[in-house]
Amino acid sequence: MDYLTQSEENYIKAIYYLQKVLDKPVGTNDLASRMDTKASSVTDMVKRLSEKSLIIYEKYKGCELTETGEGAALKTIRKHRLWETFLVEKLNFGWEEVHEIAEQLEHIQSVKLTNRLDEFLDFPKFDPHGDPIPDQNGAFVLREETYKLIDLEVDVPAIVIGVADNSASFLKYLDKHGIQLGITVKVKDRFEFDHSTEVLLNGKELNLSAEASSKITVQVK
Amino acid sequence: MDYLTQSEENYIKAIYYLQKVLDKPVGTNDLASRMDTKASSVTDMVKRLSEKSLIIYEKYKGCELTETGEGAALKTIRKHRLWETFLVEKLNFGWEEVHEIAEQLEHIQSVKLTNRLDEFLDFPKFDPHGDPIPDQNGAFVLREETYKLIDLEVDVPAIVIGVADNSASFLKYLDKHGIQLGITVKVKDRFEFDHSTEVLLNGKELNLSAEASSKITVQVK
DNA sequence: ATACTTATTTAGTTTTATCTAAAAAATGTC
DNA sequence: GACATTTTTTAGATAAAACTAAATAAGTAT
Ligand SMILES: [Mn+2]
Ligand SMILES: [Mn+2]
Ligand SMILES: [Mn+2]
Ligand SMILES: [Mn+2]
Repeated sequence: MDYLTQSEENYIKAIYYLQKVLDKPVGTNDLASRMDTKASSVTDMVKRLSEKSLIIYEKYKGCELTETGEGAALKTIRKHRLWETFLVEKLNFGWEEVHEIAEQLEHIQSVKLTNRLDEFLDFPKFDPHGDPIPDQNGAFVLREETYKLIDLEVDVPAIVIGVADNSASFLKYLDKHGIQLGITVKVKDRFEFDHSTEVLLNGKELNLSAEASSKITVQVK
Repeated sequence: MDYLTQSEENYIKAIYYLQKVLDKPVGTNDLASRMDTKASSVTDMVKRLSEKSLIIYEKYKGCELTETGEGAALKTIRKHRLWETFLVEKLNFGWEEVHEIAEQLEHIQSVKLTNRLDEFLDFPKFDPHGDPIPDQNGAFVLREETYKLIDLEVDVPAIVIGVADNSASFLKYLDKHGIQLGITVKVKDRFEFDHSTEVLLNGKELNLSAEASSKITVQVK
């Protein structure tokens, strides 16, 4: 398998993501909107990726990753999340700053560098946003008993273990309200009319919009 | 000043290097051989760089960096050398392995990352090959009383402070013979017929070819 | 089944960065 | 100063990655 361009790596990552969100072959328009590009550009690229056996693509039917393609996706995701961890753990960046920078660092090729970085960070299992970091073989931890905060039962204590949105605006919003990975939350009440949730955290009550509570992942203790 | 492509950054670095080696405007062929590309490609690129006011270029007369261009070169060199230092100091790479990887890392854009890395490494003044690391403003240490080992007077003790060739083959050769930055060397004898040098280091005598001794920088104590 | 709408592909351009081959300018030699 | 050699530029092509506009296929509704 030869070298992938940055653009190819980005497409592969997007297909990997959409594949598990949509749970069916990834359409050209899905990819176009995810990649913030035009459908015609996507068609060009999927032909190339298919040529390289990274995806199975059939005209008008969308595409899905091959084994090779999935391996490539996991390699890039591994690098992305290791770099994010490095930036937060070693260089004291905030979790809202690192995604952008990691979008560039994830394309550095050296496998030895990736593995040394992994070791330097003590083989972290999760990145600063709670997402699992694949190991050298692409294996990663799958968590059990997880819910979105919006679905958590009332009065059941749970721990915040992840965020489903890595945008700086959302993460800064969480910072402002003292929500970070590892804290314990309990739903006190839920309001019918706007689907907002009253949660208890750090002894304080806080009202979270449906928008926010649907993007916070928790695990029941 | 807008964003530079990786290719543009690489050309600017090459021009910076050649400018001080040649000490006159950099010719198209000089650049072509340094960049391992064709003269016609260079002509295209220097037109673009000139358009962006990074260099002064006149047809048939070669080019030289503007203030802006020199600033860009120093920014890239700073990143390159900081990353090399990181790889050696923190990830235990050998000095012969890091140049290649840094060739990629030097193109990561975040200024904040560069400065945080600098801080994380404790503001190093030199990289693993003894080359000075420019600070945020492009300023760097200039050393005095330095010679190439091939020019060092007999029986004058000196310290190895740099290498003029970053190739893995040369650096591995130095490793093999116990030559590293910081060690003390003394020239015992010099042979007319092949210009080789007999040096004393770590109590042992060693014969170095003209090739090798011309690539080792030393400073008289 | 026909017609409308949406999704996708095709065709034709653009930009960057490269190449080869040929032309033109600069330089060196007698 | 004319001729030969070297250096550099121009012209024309190619490949990757984008775009716009137009054509075609698929899906949906009546
Ligand atoms: Mn990220
Ligand atoms: Mn992440
Ligand atoms: Mn280097
Ligand atoms: Mn170096």
